[in-house]
Amino acid sequence: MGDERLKNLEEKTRYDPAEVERRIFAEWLEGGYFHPPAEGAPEQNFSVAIPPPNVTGALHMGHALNGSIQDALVRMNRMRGRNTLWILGTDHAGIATQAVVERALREEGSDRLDLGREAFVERVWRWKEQYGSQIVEQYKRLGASCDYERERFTLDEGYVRAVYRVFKGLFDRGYIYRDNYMVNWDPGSHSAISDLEVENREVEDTLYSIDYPVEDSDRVLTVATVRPETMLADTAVAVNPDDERYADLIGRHCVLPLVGRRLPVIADEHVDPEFGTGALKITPGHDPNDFQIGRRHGLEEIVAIGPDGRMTEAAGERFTGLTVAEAQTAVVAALREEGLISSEEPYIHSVPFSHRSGERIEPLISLQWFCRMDELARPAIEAVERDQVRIVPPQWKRVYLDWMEEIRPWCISRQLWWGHRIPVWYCDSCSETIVAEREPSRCGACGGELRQEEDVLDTWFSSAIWPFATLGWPEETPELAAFYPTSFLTTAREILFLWVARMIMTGIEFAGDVPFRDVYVHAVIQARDGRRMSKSLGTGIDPLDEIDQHGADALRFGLLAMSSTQDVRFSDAKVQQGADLANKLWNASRLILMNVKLDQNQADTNAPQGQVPAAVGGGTINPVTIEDRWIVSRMEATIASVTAKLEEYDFAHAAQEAYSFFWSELCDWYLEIVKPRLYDGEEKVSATLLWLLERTLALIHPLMPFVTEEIWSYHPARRGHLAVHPFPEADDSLRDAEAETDMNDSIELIRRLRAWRDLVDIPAAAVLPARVDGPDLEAFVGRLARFSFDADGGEPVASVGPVQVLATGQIDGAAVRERVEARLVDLRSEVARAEGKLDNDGFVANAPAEVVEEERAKLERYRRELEELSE
RNA sequence: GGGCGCGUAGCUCAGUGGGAGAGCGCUCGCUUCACACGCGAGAGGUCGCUGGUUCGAAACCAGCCGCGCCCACCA
Repeated sequence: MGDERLKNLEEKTRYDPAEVERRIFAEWLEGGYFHPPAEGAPEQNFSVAIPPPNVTGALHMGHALNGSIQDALVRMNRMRGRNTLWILGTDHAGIATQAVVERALREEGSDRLDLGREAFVERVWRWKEQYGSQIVEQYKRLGASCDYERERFTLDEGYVRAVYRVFKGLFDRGYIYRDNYMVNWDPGSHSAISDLEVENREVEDTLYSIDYPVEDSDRVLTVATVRPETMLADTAVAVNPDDERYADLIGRHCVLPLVGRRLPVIADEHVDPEFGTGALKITPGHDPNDFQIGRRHGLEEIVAIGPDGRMTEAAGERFTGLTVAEAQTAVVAALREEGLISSEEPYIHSVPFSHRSGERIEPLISLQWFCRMDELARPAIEAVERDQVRIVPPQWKRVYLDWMEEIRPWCISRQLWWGHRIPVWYCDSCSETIVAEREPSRCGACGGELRQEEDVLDTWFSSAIWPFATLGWPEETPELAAFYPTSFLTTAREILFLWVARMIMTGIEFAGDVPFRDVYVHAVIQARDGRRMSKSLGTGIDPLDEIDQHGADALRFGLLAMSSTQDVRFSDAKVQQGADLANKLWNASRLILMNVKLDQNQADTNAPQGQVPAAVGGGTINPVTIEDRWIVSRMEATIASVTAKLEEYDFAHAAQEAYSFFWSELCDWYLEIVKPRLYDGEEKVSATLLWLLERTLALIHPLMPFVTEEIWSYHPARRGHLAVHPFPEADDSLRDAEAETDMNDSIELIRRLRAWRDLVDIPAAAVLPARVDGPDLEAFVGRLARFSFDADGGEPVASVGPVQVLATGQIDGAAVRERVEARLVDLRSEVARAEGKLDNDGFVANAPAEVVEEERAKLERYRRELEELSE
């Protein structure tokens, strides 16, 4: 070790992540470790496609958790020597990005219509080059070992080709079609959106009851509505066919107030006779239910509300041009004047809102492109049923299947400019429609001019092909051959349908296989108070702030440790625990690295690259002392357990177990026990410590890559970066049950001795004379508990297990008696409990033999101690 | 309306048939030559409620109370 490095080690008593992280990350990039060759087969390789963040996005806590999970598995598999690719890129995010640029234009006093489509799109590209993809840099702060040389974008040239290929493929198979149909119109983004982008919220409205006079009669039909303005587009009144009250009216007509239109009274099962008066106004143009009823009965579809949210001419002269809200006020006023409103009541119901813009959805009939999903869904259902795609935790499998079985057509067109313009061309001369992957020059039928469809595709249409489009599909690239299907996907459950299900469908249909083997649905990290983390609520916690304050390793450890199958609140304590762990790793390593003494020949031996040296210099570990046998055994047990936890996506327990092995067993016990041997320059313990350090650093590296890499740079066995060092494999031959039992006994005794001292108020530094009754104890027992066991003479004043404490002036007799009394009370109650249990015939007869045996042994132990103390 | 999940120490969460756990916080004692972001010792819980199954229930079953999320076209 160079003098300067040694000096650094000696002087830095605190680990400083800020100083280390950027430097280490640059080293990894320079090493090219994250950029694998496109070689080998997907079964042997390991690959992950990152859920592409929006170009407009900034790293939020969901990304940070998702990234920590992926990086843990990616790093573990890379260390295992698998050819590992973590592909990243960004999503063009149609609505969100267009909105950002439109806002900028507004600030300049302009808008997209001023610019025109071409100039606007160019402007968005410029914005993207300048401000987009900052999130990619933020992933680097987290330490994410993505292949930054293979970054993709859903609108890059190759990707657009893939999207068009898929569109045409689906069109040719008859799945994609154009239809005049009711859609969710988002007045905020001036576009149709899909069912999945709609969220229902509880809203209090007024429920108006309106009397519709029956033609040639003095009767009225009273209908109820929360949207009286839609009456202007009513084309029928419906009643339940079995409703006797209205049986005679079916086939007759009402007269629509304010308008005068004749409305047929029709019978439809959908109407609930129990609700209100049992009569329902039908507005096929502006209500999804009424639309269905209208189509069943061949009703006229009147459009009284336009895409701009204003009343059309069809609403009648008095209302044309009013906004929906103004029209509602006007209609209610007019009806009141005519005395046709029979009641008004507050009414709480759920109303659809746009997930994108937050505005209330306006159901409208419009000409849109749809994709039929049922046939695509069938093999995707089977793949999950048969666990070709395994969803964990398993309850999400049912959720996925239920949704897929009820799947409905997907509205894929959006009235935006930013996105994949739909690859359809219309010929105005001969009304031919051409679907093509590349722009055709002229109409094939008549040679006329062609005009491309104005609409773009839903953003999720392009995301749906992410796992194979990013690998170069439809070209037969080496990447596709080496890395598809990918190994696993991790995601929040909110995009299970929006994204995951669609990837499975397109993967099977176009890439010939499922896109990933496992889907891990991770928890949602909530704000500290249990509310949803959101920018608008002001409840967001910025992962970059956390990294600045505590380091990326601390945040990663904290997020993994707080992750769970259920949603959890963000825990500052867990992040702090990670920061403390990083510091403890640094300091325990300092202790080892500054004090080890190595045989020069051993230290210089070249360990073979690509395999874990069983000890420094490639020798074997041959632990002899009880503490060495114990810690080595515990090390291997921990490696086996942590590895298994990571493989089954149980990150919280993996982190917890690695933490407690290192902190409690390695630091609190083993290091304290072997300090004298280490300071003495014993080579054997040096070798063992370096071996333990190497295995511990490698085991923790996938969770906390920076601090472990930094420490590794000081390790004498280092031949290259830890990021590509072999991941430890548990060696069962080093497990040692006897040593574990013996050490547990010693530890237990030390604890009891310390507790005894504390309770009888012995000064912390005092060494007490004692005698041991029975076989010799391990030497470290006396040292760690501060007892001297070789004392001659002196009267025993108390006994703790086999240790008889001898009288000295420091011991307060009264305190000892008090302590003994307290212990006697405990023991009597334990004995009573055990006796009660063993006296229960049912217990002895039915409980497993070893449980009964254990209980007998306990009773025996307690009775013996009780006797000793009572003497 | 249907589905999923949660209610365990002051806080955040583990535990899922055999004597209640972790981290943080709290109390007491330690400037012990890796670390005070540390070391040692403690206090603290009728495991939401009520019934049931069992020799034995925090865990399994039923009901109830409270909370959250997802799906669903009842005006």
